[in-house]
Amino acid sequence: MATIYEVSELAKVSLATVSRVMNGNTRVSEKTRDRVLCAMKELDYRPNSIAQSLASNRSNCIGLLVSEIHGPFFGQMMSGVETELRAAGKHVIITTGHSEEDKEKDGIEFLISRNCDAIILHVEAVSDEYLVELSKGKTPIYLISRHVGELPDNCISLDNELGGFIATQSLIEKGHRNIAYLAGPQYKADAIARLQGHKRALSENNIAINEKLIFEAEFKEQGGIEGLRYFLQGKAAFSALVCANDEMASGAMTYAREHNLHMPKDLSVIGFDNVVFAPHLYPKLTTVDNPVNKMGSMAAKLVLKDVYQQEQHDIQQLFEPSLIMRDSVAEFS
Amino acid sequence: MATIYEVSELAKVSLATVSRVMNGNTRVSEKTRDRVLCAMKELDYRPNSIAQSLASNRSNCIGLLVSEIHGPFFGQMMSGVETELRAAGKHVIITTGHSEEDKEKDGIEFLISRNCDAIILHVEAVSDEYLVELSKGKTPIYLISRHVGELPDNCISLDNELGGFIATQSLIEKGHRNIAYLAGPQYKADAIARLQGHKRALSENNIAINEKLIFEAEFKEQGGIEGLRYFLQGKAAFSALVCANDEMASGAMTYAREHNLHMPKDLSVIGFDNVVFAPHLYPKLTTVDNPVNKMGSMAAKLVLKDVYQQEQHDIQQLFEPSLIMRDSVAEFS
DNA sequence: TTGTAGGCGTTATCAG
DNA sequence: CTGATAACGCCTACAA
Repeated sequence: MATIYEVSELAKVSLATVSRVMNGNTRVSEKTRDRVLCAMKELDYRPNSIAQSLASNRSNCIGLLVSEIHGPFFGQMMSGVETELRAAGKHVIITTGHSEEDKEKDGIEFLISRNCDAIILHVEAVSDEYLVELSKGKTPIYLISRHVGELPDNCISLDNELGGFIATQSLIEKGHRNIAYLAGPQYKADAIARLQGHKRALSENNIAINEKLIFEAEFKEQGGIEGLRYFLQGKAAFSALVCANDEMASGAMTYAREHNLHMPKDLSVIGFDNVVFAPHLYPKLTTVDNPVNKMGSMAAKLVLKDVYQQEQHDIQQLFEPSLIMRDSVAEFS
Repeated sequence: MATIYEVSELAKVSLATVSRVMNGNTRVSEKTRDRVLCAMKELDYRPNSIAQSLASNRSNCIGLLVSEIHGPFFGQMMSGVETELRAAGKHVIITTGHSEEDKEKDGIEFLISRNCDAIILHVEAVSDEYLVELSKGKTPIYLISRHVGELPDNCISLDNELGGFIATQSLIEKGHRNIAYLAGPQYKADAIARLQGHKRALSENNIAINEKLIFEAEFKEQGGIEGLRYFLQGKAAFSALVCANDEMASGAMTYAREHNLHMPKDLSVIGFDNVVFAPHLYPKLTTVDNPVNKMGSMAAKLVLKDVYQQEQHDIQQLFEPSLIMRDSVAEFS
């Protein structure tokens, strides 16, 4: 593999000049530039990115921590980050945190030790304080789908309250008034906000909040099953069910079918996130789209702008969810 | 950030000695080692991985090329690779090929230019010849879910023929004899092998092959829809449908339902791959498990063994699929 | 067992 | 605009 030195010899210029034409920041005369370019071509020269990193104190790699590498939600997110960053010639190192505090911290350590120029995090278990502390370190951090008050410029988040509102509002517009709400764990910020949105929709439509129609469970299939079982055993009637995410919705739908509830005739169901399997469910799940892919690419743009000083327009830090209508919701009759 | 030099000063030894205790390959006396370790701890020393790479000509990073970063299938695969490699302190750079020749080559170039110590590929569009040529380069390559005759030691693959056989055989054992087969694109090796397995199952059970009950389509939902429409319009009767992958199965199931075919009563359906949404389908899809996660981790082990000379036992290059029974197949009556 | 010194391929800071 | 030359932080013969 040819080195910059060989190129300089062939082009009869100094090392420095070759470096200059590569980086293009300093002016080089037309002729010498051409000579250098020719020499590079002839030798099929490729810069050694590691040597560049060492000399420039830049690794050109960005760390990305997600809860799980598999899983539909994170797939979209990673995809957004990678596409954007690769186009800029940067590379992405992906690792996992499994939503557990120790593992998240461990993953962050790993990424920092790899000399990443910045790290993009989707962390759930770690505290705000920890993140604030972390942000004082040498490696810049960016957060996806989480808002930390002290780090307003480093967060990309979703308006979960609005999402919760939209879901319930859409049901009300279809004539439903007795709406059960299956909430996510109330120590997670997004789960809290979604529930608030639901309550706001009820209030704005003058529907009293019935605590018996609210149940908290895990963001998983099993949570959906437990939730619907709870509501069905209760004495409060309801014609629609809002689930705080699609996995819960999937579980609830399975349970509903096993109990001979026809959807959407007997029960309308709406989810949240619009993960890949949502359109595969039966009936196809109406849900609130969570633009994770865009949020991922936006986090990447933020890094490009802050860390690499690349011009970026249209930086957007708060995203809005939108309704995806499919077949799991019917007009109330 | 402390450097090796500062550590050496504090421990009153030379640079070389510090380097030795880090790498642990050369013998160092107990006392000096302790002194060095103490100094490292005191300074909170972290080796600069980039400098290590430059000096040792190792980047400690492995490139991974998949068709799509999102997508259930690849999620499992990436996850397998990452887990194994991270445990070994290596890092993974992931990029995409989108099943298009140009993009796959481009992605490979990208990875090589990043100085990866090895690259693990899941490529579909690129030719065997290209891969053989590529393997002669400086960067070792490993293939997942593909078998190239000339590179027997660098391939991790699935016995697709056996998978095809298992699927059809399981149906036959349930009493089905008129079995439609929805094949994948017959320029893809796995699609071809799966179909062969199907035919072998028929032969071994003395069932004549009816060409009217074989249809080729894309490995997607749409392919499933087209396939079932074709079979339904044909005059050949059938009680079961084998799909060459789960996405096709999903499409076929949607189409079946729209045409009032009750599953599994009127029609048994079986898929292939066991992707995440398979258990979410209605009815829950019976399918052939494709152990991509294990294959990913095995590819990583192969790299650890070949490239980093780490002892590895239980290297396995050919994997066997297995049947996952759920609710989409019924006894023929 | 330990130390010395040269080098890995670039970038960046000076002069010229 | 161009050329020396010193970093960058670590590894690894070679010597001692």
